Amino acid sequence: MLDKSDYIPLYVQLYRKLREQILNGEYKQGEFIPSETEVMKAFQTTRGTVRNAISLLVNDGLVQQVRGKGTLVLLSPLKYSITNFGGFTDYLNSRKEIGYSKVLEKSNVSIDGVEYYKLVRARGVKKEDKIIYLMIDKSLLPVSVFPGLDQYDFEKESLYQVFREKYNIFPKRTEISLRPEIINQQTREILEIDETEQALLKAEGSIFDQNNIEIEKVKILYAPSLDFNIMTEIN
Amino acid sequence: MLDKSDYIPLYVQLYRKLREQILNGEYKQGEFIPSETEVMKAFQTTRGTVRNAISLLVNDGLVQQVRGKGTLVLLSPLKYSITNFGGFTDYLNSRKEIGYSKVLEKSNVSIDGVEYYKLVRARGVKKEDKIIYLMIDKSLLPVSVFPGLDQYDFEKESLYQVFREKYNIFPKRTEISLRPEIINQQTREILEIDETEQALLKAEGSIFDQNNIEIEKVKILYAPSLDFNIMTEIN
DNA sequence: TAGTGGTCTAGACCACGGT
DNA sequence: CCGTGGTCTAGACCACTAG
Repeated sequence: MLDKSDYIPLYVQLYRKLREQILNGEYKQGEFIPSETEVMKAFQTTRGTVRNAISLLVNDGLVQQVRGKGTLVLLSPLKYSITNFGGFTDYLNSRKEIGYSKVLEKSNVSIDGVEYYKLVRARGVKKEDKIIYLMIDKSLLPVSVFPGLDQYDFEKESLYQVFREKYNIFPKRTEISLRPEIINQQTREILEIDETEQALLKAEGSIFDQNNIEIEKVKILYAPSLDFNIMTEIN
Repeated sequence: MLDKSDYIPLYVQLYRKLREQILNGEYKQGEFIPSETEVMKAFQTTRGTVRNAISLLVNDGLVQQVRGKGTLVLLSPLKYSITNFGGFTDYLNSRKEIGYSKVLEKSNVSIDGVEYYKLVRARGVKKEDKIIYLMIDKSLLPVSVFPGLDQYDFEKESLYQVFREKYNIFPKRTEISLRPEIINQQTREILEIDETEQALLKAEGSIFDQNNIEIEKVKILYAPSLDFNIMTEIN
């Protein structure tokens, strides 16, 4: 089942398979996935590898481990719990939903002597034949990292898919700070925000690739309908 | 160095020692802590245990591991990077600062038939003989979990210290959602917020103990001077 | 080449939950 | 009592960094 010759670590391969099964509904909310020992035998590997894979699922908030019982699926399919910046399309795909993007601005800018492609998109999902926009996403992409990026149409293509397939660049890490922001009229119209809401959440920061190169500066405005949940452990 | 007879896992003991050393400044921003092999030898344990400990430090955002080089300290000592809800006093103590609390409200309330102690505090630190308030913290504490809690003076005592020492309850997990909130006049005065700021970050949720019992409902308003940083990995 | 963190193996014992 | 996840050991080989 797992490919030892692949450059992707076994536990990441296993994590992806388990995540796929959970998101496909093979294991449902409140059910237990197979025990660590069973997974270990099924995939012909060791428990350490299985535990590494499951710990990624725990980090995603997809499962919760209960001692003496098993590993419980924690899936609230109707909530977008955004701890996953970068990769909106991937995030939706993994949940079997289709994302829609509308390009609001596309230009070249220079900041502190560095050239960037600037891309501003409204992003959402389709609900009952209507597109609901959930966020506005401003990206600055260094021209030096992505030469010729402006030839792609990001209403049709996923930015991160182009990173991977055309530039062989894999986003690996994000550094984001959160702040509130007062809603301006344009944002209010695009995201169709109620008059009772006056502020929304803004995430601002950078995304780095496997070599710790900054590949994107982002500023994301989230619609109030997106829940921003965080779970932490205390040690 | 590590106590195998202690009920606290070795890797948590090790994590706390390393965290203490980092926060004490024994390893400074940008420096490398000893390698995994060195730590392993110094504490007479195995590499797996060391890696478990370091992974907690990585989760806290205190260090970053760089393959082929070492484990780098990532400390911005003047920034309060709040991924650590619950335990403001503990958080400050670990950074060798002293927290100040002012009780704004203390009462009993009943919600959905459950009795709670309600405690509202402004919390801050002392800077040049002046107390700077950083957050307003509203807590609801179930009377059934904490009988007699109202006898303590939480301007003098740490709530979490009382949990641990008087009730033998250890906070273990938080579920928090983040939202923006428009600043009201009272909040603006307490936190001494500039007129240019119109909204701040609100964290709202629950805190659970080692047995997954909800021990506290919290609502925290953060002053704009507190940075809210998050680092994530993409797999 | 030596040292680092990243991954993987193959065991072991424990505390806890349910029977 | 057995099965679960939690912890720990003692190795191994790898890819990467730097001298």
